[in-house]
Amino acid sequence: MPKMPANKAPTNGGDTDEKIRARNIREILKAATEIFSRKGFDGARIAEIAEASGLPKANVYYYFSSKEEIYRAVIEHLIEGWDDAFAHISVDREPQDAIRSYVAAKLSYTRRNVIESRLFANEIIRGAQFLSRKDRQHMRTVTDEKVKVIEDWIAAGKLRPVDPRHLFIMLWSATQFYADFEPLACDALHTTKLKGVDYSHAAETISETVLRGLLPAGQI
Amino acid sequence: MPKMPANKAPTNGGDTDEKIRARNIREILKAATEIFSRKGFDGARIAEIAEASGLPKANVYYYFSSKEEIYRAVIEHLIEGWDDAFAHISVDREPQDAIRSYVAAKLSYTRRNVIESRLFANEIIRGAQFLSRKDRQHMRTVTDEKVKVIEDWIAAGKLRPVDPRHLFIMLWSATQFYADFEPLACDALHTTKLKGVDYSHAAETISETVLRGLLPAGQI
DNA sequence: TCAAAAGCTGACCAAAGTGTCAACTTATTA
DNA sequence: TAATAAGTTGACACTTTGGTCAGCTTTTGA
Repeated sequence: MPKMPANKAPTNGGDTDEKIRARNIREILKAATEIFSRKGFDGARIAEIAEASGLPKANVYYYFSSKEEIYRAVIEHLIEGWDDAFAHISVDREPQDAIRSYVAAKLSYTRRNVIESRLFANEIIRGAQFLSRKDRQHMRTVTDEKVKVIEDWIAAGKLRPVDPRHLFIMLWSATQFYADFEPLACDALHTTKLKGVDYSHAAETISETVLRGLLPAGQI
Repeated sequence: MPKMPANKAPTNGGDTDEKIRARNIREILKAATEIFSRKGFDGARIAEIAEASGLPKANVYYYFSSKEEIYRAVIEHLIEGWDDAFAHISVDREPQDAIRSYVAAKLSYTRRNVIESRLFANEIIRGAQFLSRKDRQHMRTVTDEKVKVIEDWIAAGKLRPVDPRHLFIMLWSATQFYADFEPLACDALHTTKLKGVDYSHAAETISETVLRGLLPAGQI
């Protein structure tokens, strides 16, 4: 019963061996992400995931032994984008540029990954039960690191005093909002679908408002 | 088959008639809110709602004809708090006080109604399918009204130019965050449970940052 | 007091969903 | 090319769950 061997291709160096397995798993996870995001863990039906990935249900069970295993695998991918936007927050940059870049990057990521973003939000709302201890630790570490950067900026007089953690929550929640709460955002903005312009305005409003509040007087 | 008559007590003026019905319905909705909030629409089991409300399942079905009907009834209550915090935003107040009060009120409401807040978020993420047209229209109207207030303030020179709609999104998302994404917020704030202090700091950070960015130079 | 209305409930279904399996086909390797 | 491993799948077993119902008890009103 050769299920999910962790090793790569057995003997030859090619990818013919792994090709089928890799492609099917990829296809299953892609479909699963979409469906979990739309319906949540309980709402998602394996039959639907199977259909969406073009495989019969029994074949899905050939690669994953349970619904939970699929969900875990999907969730694991979600943290990957966490660091990217945060990378813009670094001591050697001017806070002004850094925060603008951060907001822009986060919004852009959010926009390009609406499905994942929503699934992530869903998972957190449900209590983050399937987020591994390691992943949560990682997020905490990265946040702590960036909190230090803000504190340094404040100490250097480049930023007015502010609680860095609540500041991050402000930025994170505002950028996250547009993807997760799209229907509400659309209602508020009098549109039927969020467009590039909306995201631009969002980025501008968020970074300008926050920056004008944080930079020493007359710096913007 | 006397199910859910809309009329009140039949003949006598007392409340003995309605007491049983009213109490049971209240108990069912209370339990349902809790469970829908934790598990989502699909994840919630009627048997569990029944147990949590201390009634046998069949009795729940005596009052509600389907799971969807219970969900709808629960969702209906959710909009009620929408206006309350917004009421603080009125032209005849100084923007400074108004926005501070708004943020404080919203956070306080959020804190006191974590379950409902989370359920509301869940519903929106899922596409707001069960939010009635009327409710959405109502939210839009209220928002529009408050957008006008902000615009008036800007025109009067009491506020720097800002897109009022994105501003509201900023405020709304930031305040909402603490309840909906509690696990994440806890991680970020290095605590295991959000306390009153955390909400105070949140309120202060949000309103001060935003206000310093929005008020004309030197007004704060 | 008594009939009708309201409320209650155990037992039961039909539908849907997760997960299994034995038999089959395709790919790999020596 | 033959034996073995990997991949495929229809059919099925088993469980859960939304929802029903017939008959019961309690409340109400005259």
